Amino acid sequence: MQLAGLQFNQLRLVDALARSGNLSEAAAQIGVTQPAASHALARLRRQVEDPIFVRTSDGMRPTPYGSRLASSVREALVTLRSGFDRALFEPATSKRTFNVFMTGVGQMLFLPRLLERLSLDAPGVTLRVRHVPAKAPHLMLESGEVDLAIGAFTTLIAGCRQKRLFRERYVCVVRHDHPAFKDGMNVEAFHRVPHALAEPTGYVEDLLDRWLSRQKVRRIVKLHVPYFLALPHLIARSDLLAFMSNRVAEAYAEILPLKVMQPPTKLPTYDSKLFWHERFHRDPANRWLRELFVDLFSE
DNA sequence: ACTTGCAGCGACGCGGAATA
DNA sequence: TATTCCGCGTCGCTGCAAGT
Repeated sequence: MQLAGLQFNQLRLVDALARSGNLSEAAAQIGVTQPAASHALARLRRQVEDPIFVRTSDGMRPTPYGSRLASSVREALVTLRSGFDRALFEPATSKRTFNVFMTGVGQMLFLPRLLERLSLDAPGVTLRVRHVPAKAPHLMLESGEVDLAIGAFTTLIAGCRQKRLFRERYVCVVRHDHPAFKDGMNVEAFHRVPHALAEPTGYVEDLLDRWLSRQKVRRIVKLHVPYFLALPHLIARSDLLAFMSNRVAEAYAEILPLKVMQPPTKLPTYDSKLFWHERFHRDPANRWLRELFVDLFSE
């Protein structure tokens, strides 16, 4: 038997006819007219050289070959349907592990509320936060190794979809009792007080550096640290000044003795976004996680 | 020289209407 | 239910033009 000339509707017809024992009814079930069903049945009969179904006093009944064929076709259709059906994602029962790209700052901003929500809505779900690799992070999103990237990545991600969560701006942070800023920000002190900064990661920090040099804003940098997370603690125990995002600064100001001030010059803003690959745009699990981020963090 | 895109043409198969 | 006839869409082939 050659499968090459086989039409999908012929298989659906065999299945429908086996169930109903009536050609007109089978035709209606597969959405064709009775003559069309008859044509299809006749073609199939020629192809397999067997009547498949014969007219009896009890309706259209299968031959022994037709009976076996109908059984195989039914199994095949069930397999096909399961292949075409979109798998549903059930957060309440899922044991899935989600991999996400986040910076250290991102972890601080997003994880507390995210974990709280996960424990309520998806207690079986595991989260694995990954550092963003220097090379080709988009390939990991494309392959599905990582589900989402979340943060202020300006250069990250070719070929990915993205959604803005919120806009961030820079503020200046000093210790709460800094003598040079008793009455808030002043331009003279801003230029005189030494600054601390975290090494650029290749993302938004570069944006600030470029902007300051373009505006010819002079600052004295006395401390470079490799990771941002140490910076607020150092600022709280020194006379140094640092730039950081308003959200991060406000979060740290709740747990450290810090003063948050508007910078004396206009600075660029930047967006925190979600990134995901087109391949997983319609994936139910990926969509659920994206919607969760949007629900929790979108402005 | 080869590839690519497009149009024209004929063959073929599917499905609907009418009918046996 | 089966058959005949017919319209219509699809597919494969061919030739042509333009681009590489």
